[in-house]
Amino acid sequence: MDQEISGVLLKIYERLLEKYGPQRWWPAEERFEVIVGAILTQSAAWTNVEKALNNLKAAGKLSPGGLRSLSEAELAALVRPSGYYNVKARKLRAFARWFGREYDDNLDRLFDNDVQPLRRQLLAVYGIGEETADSIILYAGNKPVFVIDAYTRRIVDRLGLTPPDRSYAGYQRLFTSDLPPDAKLFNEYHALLVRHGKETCRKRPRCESCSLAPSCPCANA
DNA sequence: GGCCAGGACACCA
DNA sequence: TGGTGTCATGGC
Repeated sequence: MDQEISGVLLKIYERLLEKYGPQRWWPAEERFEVIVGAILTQSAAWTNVEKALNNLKAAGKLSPGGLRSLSEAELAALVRPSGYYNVKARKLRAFARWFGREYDDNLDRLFDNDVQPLRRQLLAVYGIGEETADSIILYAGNKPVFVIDAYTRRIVDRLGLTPPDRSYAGYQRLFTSDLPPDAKLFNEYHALLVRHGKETCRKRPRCESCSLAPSCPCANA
């Protein structure tokens, strides 16, 4: 992470890190818990996800076998606080079944895959889209893929860096082509973008720029 | 009381 | 291929 990079995105990262400090997303969690959290956090506030994770822990079901041992209705009741609980129960069961069938619940084997094959396999599992797949690969697998979420898109747009096709891959390329492929850097950077999005842009829906841009109206936010 | 969170999928034209 | 509807709790 200490390589010399001239890109504007690294400079933005440095400014964010200076402003907010390390966010430490999923710093010392179990990898399987990170995967479950990545699915539960889809369109949900993290505080609600924590409640759902705590329910699963308290029930002793926060494991692949534990998830498989529950009916969809039982699982839905445990993850209820995270919202969309019926769909999320189906997604968790789909992942747990696939993981048992294909990898015998072995996380080392799962993450022994290279990034692209791993990504393709995850995307084929029901309930895992691009952002969730990348979150799993980065935050549980510790591999350098850049996670693009709604905050990231919003901030990139406000910086005037929107990729022509506005695709997930387009936004992702923006970061990966300008930064060294460092999982720790990608981890912290994404978390910082979310933090910044929460602290500034969301409170200023009409702000067309961003405090990261020199001419931003919320520069002192 | 309304808005929105660390999205994905089904359906339709 | 792109746009829209659906899924839903909890904090502010």
